[in-house]
Amino acid sequence: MGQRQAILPPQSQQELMTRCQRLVGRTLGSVAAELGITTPDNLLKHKGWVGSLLEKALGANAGNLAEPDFMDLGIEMKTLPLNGQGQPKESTYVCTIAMQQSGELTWQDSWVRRKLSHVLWVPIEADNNIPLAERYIGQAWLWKPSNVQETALQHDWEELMDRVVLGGQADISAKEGEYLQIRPKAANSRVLATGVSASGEAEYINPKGFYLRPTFTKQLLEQQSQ
DNA sequence: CTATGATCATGA
DNA sequence: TCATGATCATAG
Repeated sequence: MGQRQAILPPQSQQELMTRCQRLVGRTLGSVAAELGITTPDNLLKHKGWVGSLLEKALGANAGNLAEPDFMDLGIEMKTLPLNGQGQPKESTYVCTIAMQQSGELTWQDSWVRRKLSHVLWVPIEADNNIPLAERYIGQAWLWKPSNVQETALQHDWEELMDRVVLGGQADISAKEGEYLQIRPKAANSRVLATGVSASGEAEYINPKGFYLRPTFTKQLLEQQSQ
C-alpha cells in the first residue's frame, strides 16, 4: 500500500507532448509531491532520481528493460541537466558496449543508433546552488538526428568500435571520440564484466558505456531554441 | 551480473 | 574550470 496508481503510458506522441507541456515551469519538488514521491536533499546517493521522476510523471513504461522508455511510441526519454548558464552540465549516458561480437555489429544495427533514433529531451535546472526540490522543469522537445548529426555519430561509433576490436575495450580512453565517447559505467571500478581483449578473445574488464559529450547536446539545445 | 536512471569528485 | 574516471541506487 501507499503506492499511487501509476500514470498510464501516453497513447500518442501528441499526448506525450501535452504531458510535457503541463510540466513546464513546475518544480521537481511539486511534481514529486503530486506523485507521492519523496524528494531527497541532494542527488549524491540518488543520481538517477530526476530521470526516474520524469519517467513516472510522463508515464514511461519500459522499466529497466532494454527498450525505449515509451515502448509503444518508440521514444527514448533523456533528462538534460542545465548549469547556471543554461548549458548542458553533464554528458548523456546512452548505453553499454555490447558484450559480444562487437566487431560484427554495424552502425545500422547498433544499440547506440537505436537508442538515439528518437529522443525526448527534457531540460532540467541542475545548478547545485538551487535546492533539488526548487529546480524547474523546462520545455521538452522531440529530436531525431539530422543526416549531418547521424553521420557524425556514426563516424565516432565506427572509430570507437574499431579501437575496441584492435586494442580491446579495456584501455579505451574517454578522450577518444568527438561527440560520442566511451567511459566506465558500473557500480565501481572493481565490477568486472566480459569484454573483448586486443586479441579478440573474452576477458574480464570494467564495464563501459557510450556517452554523448555536452558539446553535442549543447548543439541540440541551440538548434532547438532557434 | 546487466539493465535502468545518471551525477560525483578529483586531477590536469 | 572542466573532462575523465569513478561511483550511487534499484530491479530482475
